[in-house]
Amino acid sequence: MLSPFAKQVHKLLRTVPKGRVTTYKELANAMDTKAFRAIGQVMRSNPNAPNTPCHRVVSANGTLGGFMGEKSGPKVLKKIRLLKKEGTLVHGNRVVDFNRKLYKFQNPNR
DNA sequence: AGAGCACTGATCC
DNA sequence: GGATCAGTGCTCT
Repeated sequence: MLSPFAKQVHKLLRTVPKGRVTTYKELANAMDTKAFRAIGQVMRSNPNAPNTPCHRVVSANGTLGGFMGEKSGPKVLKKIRLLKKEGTLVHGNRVVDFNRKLYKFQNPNR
């Protein structure tokens, strides 16, 4: 069961074009909230994985943060590879040209 | 009801 | 410059 909050997160995430990334902060900002952690929690639960590219969400400093358990096994590497294919280059634990790939939501509040 | 979390910003050292 | 504290809202146990 997805809470409206989670649903909103997914929605915003889907609005992010491929080859682009976003940050928890932006998401929270777009939702007019400050619960970055809550978002992370929802992601960790991974409600609808294929529809919710959590890997497309990164920390504000451009690092992946701790996706699938911090160390991110080969699985995430694979995802990163896919991401790379899409246009999001991830170097090690960081997004290349993060500030350039960062997608900012259009929030009337800002 | 309580603890935890995939964060971030500010403060402390 | 790095480490720790505090704030925040939601999910899980």
